[in-house]
Amino acid sequence: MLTIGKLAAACDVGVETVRFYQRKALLDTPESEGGVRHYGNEDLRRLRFIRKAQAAGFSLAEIRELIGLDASHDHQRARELARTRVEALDARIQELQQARDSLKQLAADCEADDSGPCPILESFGV
Amino acid sequence: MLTIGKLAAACDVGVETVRFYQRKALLDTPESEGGVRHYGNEDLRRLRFIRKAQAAGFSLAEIRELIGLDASHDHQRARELARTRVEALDARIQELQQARDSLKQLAADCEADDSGPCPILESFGV
DNA sequence: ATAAATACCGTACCATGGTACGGAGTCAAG
DNA sequence: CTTGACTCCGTACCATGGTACGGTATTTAT
Repeated sequence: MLTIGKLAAACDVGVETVRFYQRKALLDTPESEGGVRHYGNEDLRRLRFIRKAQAAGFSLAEIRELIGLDASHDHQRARELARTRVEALDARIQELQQARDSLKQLAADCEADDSGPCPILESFGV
Repeated sequence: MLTIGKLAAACDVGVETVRFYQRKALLDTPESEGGVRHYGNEDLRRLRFIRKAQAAGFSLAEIRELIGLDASHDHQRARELARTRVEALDARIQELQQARDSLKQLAADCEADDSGPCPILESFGV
């Protein structure tokens, strides 16, 4: 059994973050035992789940839904969410890749010729 | 000469967004001519610059600096900002790529075997 | 000349994901 | 049995990038 501080430390988050997740209904708020709440393995598991799903790019709202799925064993819907997320990630990666490539090219152009207008600034329409 | 509405429309942003950029000192606020402000090509250019730089992943704070560079012709610093941004983009792309790949794999695993626990949910938990 | 669109301006509000504060209560070690 | 660390709780605040509201003034079209 853990106090909120131990729970938070175990997942490398702040105590305030745990409380924030509780307010967002991502974590349960156990009954207080003599003024102090105690957390168990389920809470630890849940908190780790949140952090990992977050790392996979899910928003807290999506994570809340995944948690519901965890209870309902709805594979279908989980796959749907996963696929949607993969598509969103693909799109975002494309965007970033393009931005990255053109920026890199611009920096190289700028490096190559220090006279005249700056290609980086120029490219943005200056 | 454009009114704020025409300027905004020309760059496909809202009027409120233009005002927001003015408050953030990304755009000038021209003198009012009889109660209405008028915008010229410089403003148009500047607003386009902001949108393009934003698409390249720069934050508004960074864009403000880029605008300053435009005035000072500081290629050196522009390259520095560009390189920093490329690195940040690279790192972010890596993260997203990993999240994307593992998520895609999980969705495939889940699809392949509909019995037992959901691999997607499992991977985030336990 | 009048009505509908715009513009102006200050201010408030939105989502997202937290972080901080302050006072009161509780727990553990010396 | 006190002191210091930790907890509880409500509330406020932070950054980022906008969006909306409402009253007044001005411009534009009919």
